[in-house]
Amino acid sequence: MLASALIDEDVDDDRLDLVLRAIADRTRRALLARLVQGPARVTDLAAPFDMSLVAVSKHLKVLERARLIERDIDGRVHRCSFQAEPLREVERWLDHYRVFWTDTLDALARHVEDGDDQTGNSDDGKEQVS
Amino acid sequence: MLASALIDEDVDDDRLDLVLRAIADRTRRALLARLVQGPARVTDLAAPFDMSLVAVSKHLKVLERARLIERDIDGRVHRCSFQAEPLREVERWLDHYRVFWTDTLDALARHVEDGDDQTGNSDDGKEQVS
DNA sequence: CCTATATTAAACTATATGGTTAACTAACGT
DNA sequence: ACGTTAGTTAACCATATAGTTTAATATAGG
Repeated sequence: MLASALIDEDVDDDRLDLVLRAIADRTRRALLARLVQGPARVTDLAAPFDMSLVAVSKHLKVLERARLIERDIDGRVHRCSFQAEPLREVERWLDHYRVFWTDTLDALARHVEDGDDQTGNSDDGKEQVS
Repeated sequence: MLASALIDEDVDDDRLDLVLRAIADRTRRALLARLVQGPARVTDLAAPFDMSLVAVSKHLKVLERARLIERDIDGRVHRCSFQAEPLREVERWLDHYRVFWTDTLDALARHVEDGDDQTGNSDDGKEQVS
């Protein structure tokens, strides 16, 4: 087991940049929404959109670089399938903030005191509760 | 109570674009990480970064437009505070995908069959399980 | 072999992004 | 009143993004 797995080395900014930028576009989010229902060919994925096939192809490449889709090439057909794994990185990032809307004020205060801290700037005495 | 609250009207793409693009930059994520520890002035927020105050000021404006921070102007000092609310929209979006890494395969199959469906393209018989 | 199909590659355009420096505005301390 | 501090605005630059149209590539099917 790697040290990084034990240390919870927070998040990988490079990956997070890739994934967040990938999902920060509504066309690509729509593509993912379609793909969770099952793999599809590029042409079929492009069909519902009011843009060229080439444009969609590029969006797919962005998703692919972020590893949000995988491509299975079969002859001339590229079959794309959804890969959820990179979203776990987003989830992990959100973990640091979820406490601000799920927990009680009490838990929040505990959280802030806990050195659950990404910056090393541990405590300057100004906790924020609201 | 509004209808939209009952219908789970999925997600607001405009807001999601704003928020996701805001957090898709590591500098802005670092700013948020700093701000969860408590409000801070623009100058202090900028200090740790190897870039001009102006650059940080612009990043803060992006975060502000996404409503991830609020600004309390007191004289010439702008005090910024973290606002978690917009991240709930991201959380809500992730809800559609979380099932792919948290649940059992069984639950996943149920999910796909459920018409928990963003596209209206309900079922073409090709479910994806891995 | 020929032609249609599936997809990417290339070249281009327009706009957005992330950064800079310089100038400006406003408020503070003395 | 004066200089300093806090912050934004303006103008600019380089690169990235999202789209286009026109080729190019490769496979499939008569």
